[in-house]
Amino acid sequence: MPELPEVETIKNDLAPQIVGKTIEAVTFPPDPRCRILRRCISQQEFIREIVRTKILNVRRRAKYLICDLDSERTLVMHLGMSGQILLCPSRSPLERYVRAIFHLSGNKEIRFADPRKFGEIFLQSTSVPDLPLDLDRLGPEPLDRTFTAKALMQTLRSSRRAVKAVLMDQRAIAGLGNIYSDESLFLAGVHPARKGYSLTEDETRSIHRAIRTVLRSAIKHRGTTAKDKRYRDGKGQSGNFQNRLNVYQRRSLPCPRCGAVIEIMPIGGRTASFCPRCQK
DNA sequence: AGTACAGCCTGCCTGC
DNA sequence: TGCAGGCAGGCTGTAC
Repeated sequence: MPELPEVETIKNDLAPQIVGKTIEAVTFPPDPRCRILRRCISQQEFIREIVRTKILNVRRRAKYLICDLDSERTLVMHLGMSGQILLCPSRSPLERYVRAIFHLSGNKEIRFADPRKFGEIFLQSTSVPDLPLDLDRLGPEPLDRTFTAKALMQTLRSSRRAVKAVLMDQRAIAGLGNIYSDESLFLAGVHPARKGYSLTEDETRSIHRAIRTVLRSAIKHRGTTAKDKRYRDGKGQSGNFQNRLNVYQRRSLPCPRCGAVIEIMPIGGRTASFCPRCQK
């Protein structure tokens, strides 16, 4: 499941290949239950808006991949649970689960493949964000200067929720999902079920530091290709961070630090993995 | 207002 | 071997 480090890796791989290219056409393989454009726009309308625009820049915000175009619209993609972005030569054999194809100048195609259909593509006004639940509602980027220990402390202190649920809330911090919230809390030595308001200043500082350490390391190792083997970087390769996971998907295995058995528990509708001895 | 949870979706794993 | 059922979890909308 692509979180911040995976989307960052895809962005870095993709940008040099597609910046400056023109979107010559967009096609959607037939699918009666296609939901990839679910924000009140038809495929025809989408195509009309985007065809013959040029990709000026590729960015990431939280888990969103954003293409700035030379028009009034910005192209935004979210990979959901199982989305992949494939850069392919034109007319090469189509992979399974391709939901949208952007035909670029220079005989290249961006293919958006997504078996589970949680992914989404939409256009946003470049000048005025037009939808209520959009990118402007996201919390700070955890690797930005604006994300300080003090800011995190304020967020956590005012919350009655489990700290893991807060870390996964995109309005609190942008870009963390199940993998990196688990790994950050392990590194910080904090139990995922602890209530936000119960955390000490030192614990909050540890969490802040751990988030940044874990994310930087995951980007350096090109993201996590977990057990479902679905994530691929912008070159079609697996990531490497799965070899460095301490707790995520390591239920019943020994903690790499103390040897205790890794446990799981449901938190915020997700499965939290943690070491019962290292995380207090 | 803040929090919790169902729903969307399909491949894969487990147990019978 | 085959099938049913549960699990995985991104985000949104709704209910409390």
